[in-house]
Amino acid sequence: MEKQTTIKDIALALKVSISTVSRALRDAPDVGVETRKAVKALAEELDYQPNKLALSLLKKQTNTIGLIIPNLDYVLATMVKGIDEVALEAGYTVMVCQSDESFGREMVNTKRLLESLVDGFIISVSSETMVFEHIKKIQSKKIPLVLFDRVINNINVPKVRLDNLEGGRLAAKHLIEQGYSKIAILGGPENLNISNERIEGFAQTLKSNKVKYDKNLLIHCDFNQDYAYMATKELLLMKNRPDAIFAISDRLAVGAMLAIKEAGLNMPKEFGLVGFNNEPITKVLTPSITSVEMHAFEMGKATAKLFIQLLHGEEDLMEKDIIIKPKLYIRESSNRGMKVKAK
Amino acid sequence: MEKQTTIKDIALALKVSISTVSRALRDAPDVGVETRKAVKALAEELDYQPNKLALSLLKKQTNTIGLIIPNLDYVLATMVKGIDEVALEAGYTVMVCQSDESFGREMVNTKRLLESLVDGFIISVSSETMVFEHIKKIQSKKIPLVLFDRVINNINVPKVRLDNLEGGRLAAKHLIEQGYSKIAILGGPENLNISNERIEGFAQTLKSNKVKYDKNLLIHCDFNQDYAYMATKELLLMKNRPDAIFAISDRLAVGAMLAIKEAGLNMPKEFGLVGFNNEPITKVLTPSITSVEMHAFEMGKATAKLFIQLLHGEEDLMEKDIIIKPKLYIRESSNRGMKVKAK
DNA sequence: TTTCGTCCTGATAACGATGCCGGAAAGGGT
DNA sequence: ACCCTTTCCGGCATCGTTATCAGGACGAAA
Repeated sequence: MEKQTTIKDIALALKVSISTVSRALRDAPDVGVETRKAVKALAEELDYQPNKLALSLLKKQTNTIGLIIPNLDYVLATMVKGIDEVALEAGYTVMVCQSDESFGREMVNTKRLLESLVDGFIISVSSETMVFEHIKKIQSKKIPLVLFDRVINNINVPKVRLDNLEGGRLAAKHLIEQGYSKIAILGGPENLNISNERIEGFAQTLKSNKVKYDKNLLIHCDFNQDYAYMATKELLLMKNRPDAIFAISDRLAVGAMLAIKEAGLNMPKEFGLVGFNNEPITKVLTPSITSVEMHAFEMGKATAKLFIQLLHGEEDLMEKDIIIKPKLYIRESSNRGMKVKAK
Repeated sequence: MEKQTTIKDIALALKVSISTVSRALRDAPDVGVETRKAVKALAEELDYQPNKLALSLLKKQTNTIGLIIPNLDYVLATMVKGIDEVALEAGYTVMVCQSDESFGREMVNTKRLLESLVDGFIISVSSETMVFEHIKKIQSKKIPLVLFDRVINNINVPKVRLDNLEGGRLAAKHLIEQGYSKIAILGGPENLNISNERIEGFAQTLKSNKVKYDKNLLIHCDFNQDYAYMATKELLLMKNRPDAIFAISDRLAVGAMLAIKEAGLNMPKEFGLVGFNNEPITKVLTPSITSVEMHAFEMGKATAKLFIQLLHGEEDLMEKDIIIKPKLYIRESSNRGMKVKAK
């Protein structure tokens, strides 16, 4: 690692003071034209780069965002891309940390990023996260924080998230319209908000359409595809088996699909399936899987934008809660071409 | 953002000098037992965290790794996870930047990370990257650098990569053994090494088994699934159409599969298909797709380990070139159950 | 000639920490 | 009584930069 040229080197070479060089480079007003030209020329020649560490130390600002996410699956990777794009544009660098769905690692990540003196945090909590010491710590230090996707409710932090209730409703409405009446649900981890909201919305719509919501048909599978496969196999063995499944993630839907096909059931005729996330895989499977799009890229961008606003502190955004609307993409796995009325 | 407590605050409160506090906290020898206890107690109470910026400035070391990758698809996300794990363990934080397959953004990323004074770089180059100014710049500053996956040949930099030639050979050998004889290839971007090596290995094995290698059956599709779909459609319309396809990525294989199914051809009976990467999707499609595993997670870990060794500068690693062996997973798309001899 | 601005420049403190050097106090040996 | 060693601690420079203040030079206005 070679020594970077510093402002001091330039000063020495030109026999002017450090202050003058600093001013010249920053285009400050109080510098002679000749001096400025000379300084800039030499800076160019020596490939001078201002030392960000020194600046950060002085200004107490690192232009860095700490991003903590539970994993890097398709949806989150897409969101990260959105966040990255906006952050870069605004002059911030993102430090991505994966908690790997572990609360412990989320704590560790938070601690490390705090030590790294990031200017703020963007967090999507892990499925294990039930207590919020780390969040409170960030708040108590008055460090900007935005939660996204997997947010924490009842907490005074700006958020960006999907209207998961609505997502569940869309799925339910569609399945009802297609004439399915005994619908099982494959949920995520038991305590995960986004999963439970989707389920809740789904249940709401079942009820309001007088379709029975059977809690025995709700199975939590974490995000494990194999588990979803097994669970579906069991569901299909029931004496009075369901005729459709709503999976709160496409990965679970894929697991379900494998079991359904294995059982020799025809989709959508004998069995319906709806997933969530609208991952590319849903389009290429046979049958293609109906899924709820969550606009991950836009969500990422919205999150970063909100975060930047928060940093600039223009207005009070603590109550801000941006809610993205989901959209249903109907595909073969559930499209019987029917159109029963449903609300 | 609240003021962090500093060493100075503690010194002031305890009426000792800054140096003493520093020593006490670092467990340096020259400190009285009582003093040390008092300092540590107060530090604990005030939740003191050493300021990393100050340290970095002083030590000229940020404990940060700059990671530049072309995108965050399944394979790279998996590698990132491996890198992250090892880096964290070793006390380094990773700054991930996506070049988005753009040479321009790769340059920008490099510049920014250089300014951020990362301790070193881990890079997988974009498919557009044909000149290496940015790499040379890193080298000229004597900053540690490791290339992985998409490496640059003929350059004196430690590398970690897949034996892509062998990957191509495995695929070819398998297809030949299964009795396919007119095999088309769906390649990546035309100048991308990893793609061309896979193709090269494939062609080698065709030739050594006296199977015709027809250059007209090689089509470059970037990494675009739709393009692969279209290309396959055209291939299938040829008067003397191929009976199998080797795609250098699973995404391309998926595109091909859609076209093959659409044409009503039975796999593996009438048509064979082999992909690359062994992504989860290959297992759940119908038919499941034979694919070459590249051990992305292990590759990520190996990369980070090599990088750390390089940082610690134990030995001269400039010539180091770690080569990961691929493995073929045979699935329905190409498994006719035949066993012709092939070498 | 005096006085005042204007224009430019330099010196210095500060950001938070480390490391080196020097020195006070205490104790031991002669 | 003297010297030396050990133990503990404070002062200072340093990392690279900015910001604040002070002041020199020069010209113009009185």
